[in-house]
Amino acid sequence: MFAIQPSSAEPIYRQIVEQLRRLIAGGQLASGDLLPSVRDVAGFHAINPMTVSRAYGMAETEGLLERLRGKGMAVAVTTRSTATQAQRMALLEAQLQALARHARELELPGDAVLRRLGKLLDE
Amino acid sequence: MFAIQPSSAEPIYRQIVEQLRRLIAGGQLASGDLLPSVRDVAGFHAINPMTVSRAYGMAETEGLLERLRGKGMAVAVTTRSTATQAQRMALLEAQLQALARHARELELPGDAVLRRLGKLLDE
DNA sequence: CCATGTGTATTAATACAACAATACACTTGG
DNA sequence: CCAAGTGTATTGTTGTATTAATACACATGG
Repeated sequence: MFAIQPSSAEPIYRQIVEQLRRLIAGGQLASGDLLPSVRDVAGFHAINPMTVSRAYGMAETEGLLERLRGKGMAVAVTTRSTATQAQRMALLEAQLQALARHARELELPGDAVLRRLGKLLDE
Repeated sequence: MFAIQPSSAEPIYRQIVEQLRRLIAGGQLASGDLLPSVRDVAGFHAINPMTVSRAYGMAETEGLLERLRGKGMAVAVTTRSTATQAQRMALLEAQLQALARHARELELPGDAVLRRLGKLLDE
């Protein structure tokens, strides 16, 4: 049902869109899968339905979702289902670069950063 | 002279404040160091001087900088100059957690992520 | 058929970020 | 002393982003 933090600085609709991008690229959401309705998501997180709709709409424009009139939104049927690892890696690239830059500004040793991230990835 | 991207979604004044936090914690900016004037920074990046002033002002409120009347802003003289590695690491924690979550949503193998980050950290 | 479920167009409220143009208080250095 | 350099307070404007409230069009399924 999406991991949403309404308090975050990142806009809710963008949290949803980006999460959709990753879940679809990673295969956890497969072609044809039906998404929870805007009202369900909105009710669950106590946010406005239009905010969810906006996210769904942008994902549709992007080709991630398709609208099944009367039924809801479903993951679009793309040519290849799951993106290659390189393609998925590319979605993380900007974040990785920012992290590296910040670590350098903090003068942190690379190993320490890698160790910590390794631990977080294992959980 | 700060790494600023006026096009970024992140507000300019916050880019500056956060960069100051890291550069000071890491010791690249030491107690007493004089910062470039608001007019210089603004001129260089073609942004409004008041935007820089706002960032400096927030950094002062935070205790990072102190105002030397007539001279400019300088890195505040704190008890201990450079933060411990654990303290600096804490400034990266949230970003690391977000990265780990995204990697999991992308179903990316941990080693691949760690390898790529390692390479970026070496440059 | 029609109640119930979809998504969404429209409008509005609110907040925020950045810019612009001044004017001011202060210190330094010739 | 005073020109030139600091940062800043103030006021106003502009553009944009985000969320909300409401009403609507449409398809489904008993």
